[in-house]
Amino acid sequence: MNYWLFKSEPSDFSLDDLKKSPNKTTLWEGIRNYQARNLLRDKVKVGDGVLFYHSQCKQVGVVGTAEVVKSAYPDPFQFDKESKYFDAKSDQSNPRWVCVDIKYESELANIVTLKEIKADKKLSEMVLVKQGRLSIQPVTKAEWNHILKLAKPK
DNA sequence: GCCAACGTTGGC
DNA sequence: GCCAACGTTGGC
Repeated sequence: MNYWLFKSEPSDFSLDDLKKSPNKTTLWEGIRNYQARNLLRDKVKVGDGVLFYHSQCKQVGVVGTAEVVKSAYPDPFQFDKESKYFDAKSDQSNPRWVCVDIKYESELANIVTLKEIKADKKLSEMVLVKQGRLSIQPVTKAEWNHILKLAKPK
């Protein structure tokens, strides 16, 4: 079992939106970055843990957790001309982009902000700190545990 | 295969 | 809205 951090802009799709989704589950679509795609396709498996991260908002940080409930399958939006995720270069028989399904698990008692993460020595090796822009990131078990500890009520 | 130009992400 | 960091594109 592996751990991940998934980024989302709350104005686009927040943890709350996930909670309100049918069966508290959604497809994680619209990944259009090869590094993130490769992780989704090859490494993200059913049962893996996901840190749900809010970017580009007032309170940037980890806000909750989710669980992977379906591993990689072709992202349907790449073939949808109406979608902003449409990709004319993707071939039906050999789709370029994949998505997974994730299910809401928990909301953290305290948001673990990017500021806190950057200030914490135990989290200094996180991809989030070293390579800010990647939207799907691996997280170690130690990092996962530490973040959940920071999120507990004080 | 190099690299300049351009586009996107995301914190602030 | 700015801008740094990084990714992608396309001419050569």
